[in-house]
Amino acid sequence: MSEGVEWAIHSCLNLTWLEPGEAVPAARMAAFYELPPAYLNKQLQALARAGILTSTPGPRGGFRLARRPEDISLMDVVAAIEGPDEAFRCEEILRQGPGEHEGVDYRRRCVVSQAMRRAEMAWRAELAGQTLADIRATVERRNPSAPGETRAWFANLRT
Amino acid sequence: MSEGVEWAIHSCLNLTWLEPGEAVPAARMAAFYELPPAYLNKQLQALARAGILTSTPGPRGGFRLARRPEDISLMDVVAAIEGPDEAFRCEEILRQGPGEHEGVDYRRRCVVSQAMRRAEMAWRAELAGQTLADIRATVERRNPSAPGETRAWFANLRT
DNA sequence: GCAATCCTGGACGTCTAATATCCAGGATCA
DNA sequence: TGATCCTGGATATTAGACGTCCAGGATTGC
Repeated sequence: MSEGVEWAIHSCLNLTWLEPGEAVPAARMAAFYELPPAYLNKQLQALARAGILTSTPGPRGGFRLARRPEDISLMDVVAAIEGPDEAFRCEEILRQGPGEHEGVDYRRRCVVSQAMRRAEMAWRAELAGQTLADIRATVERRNPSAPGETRAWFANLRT
Repeated sequence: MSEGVEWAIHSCLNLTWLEPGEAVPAARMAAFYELPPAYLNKQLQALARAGILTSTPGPRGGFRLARRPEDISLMDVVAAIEGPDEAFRCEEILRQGPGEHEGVDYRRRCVVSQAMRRAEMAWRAELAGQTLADIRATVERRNPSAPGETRAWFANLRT
């Protein structure tokens, strides 16, 4: 899995603590974790295309969450960065084997494929069951000052 | 996920249908699906190092299963090929952020890390719950002639 | 013993995707 | 009008996947 997923989740989580309507430029998001600005920007654009973030150009512009943290699952974020493909992609090697049936879609019929898909679905269900709001709540329970500190940092009090 | 996983599972499944004590050379395994012999050999070696296959040199040598199909899970095979690392590897970007605590192992403590790990564990549990024997049984139920045909092919009746 | 078979492991080459940078263009705001 | 900031494409770099080759050693059969 690409490292952009880690960046994306943490970035979205930070946006969770902003005042409503407030936006943060990509460069400032990158400075928070000392990430390469241009490259993080690419990931944020992918999140925007996926409808997870909203972007606004110009001064006081930047990125913000497109919907409530309760309505953004980890699965949404992972899919936005990694794309729609499954981790295990069936190359249908059965097609090259003896006793193959012309025209069969082994991606669906092959028993091995199905077994791997079952595992993938369990993974996706677990990710889909956890939202940004859940993560945020856990963080705040452990460290109640996180929201204020994060908001303050983005509000320009340099650190 | 690397394509070697697909090769490895199908190859192990085929070994499931051999007479007890019978071994198949890597080249013959590769011929079955028209895979690159030298490269499949690498994957088979990995399976042998992981204790899933046993290898014997010399004429009449080759690879065979090291234990019963009931005792080989898909997780075993995937781990042998892909290695021990988790798909999501936490790079601990929190360490570069403001308010970081020296000496904290974010791989364990970071809430995002924990959420991703929970999904990974669901995936692994699903894979660990499916054995080669399960797969074999499903295949045989659908296609009762599979065992005989596979065994015959490897027994040298060319196709 | 000898030759054929076959695994072992490392060196090597190739190619794709992830990583990363840069810039021209357009939108927005003060 | 100038400063800010997103957009998207072109480009470069690098790590890992994919794949080949070969020298060495073990085993079998004659």
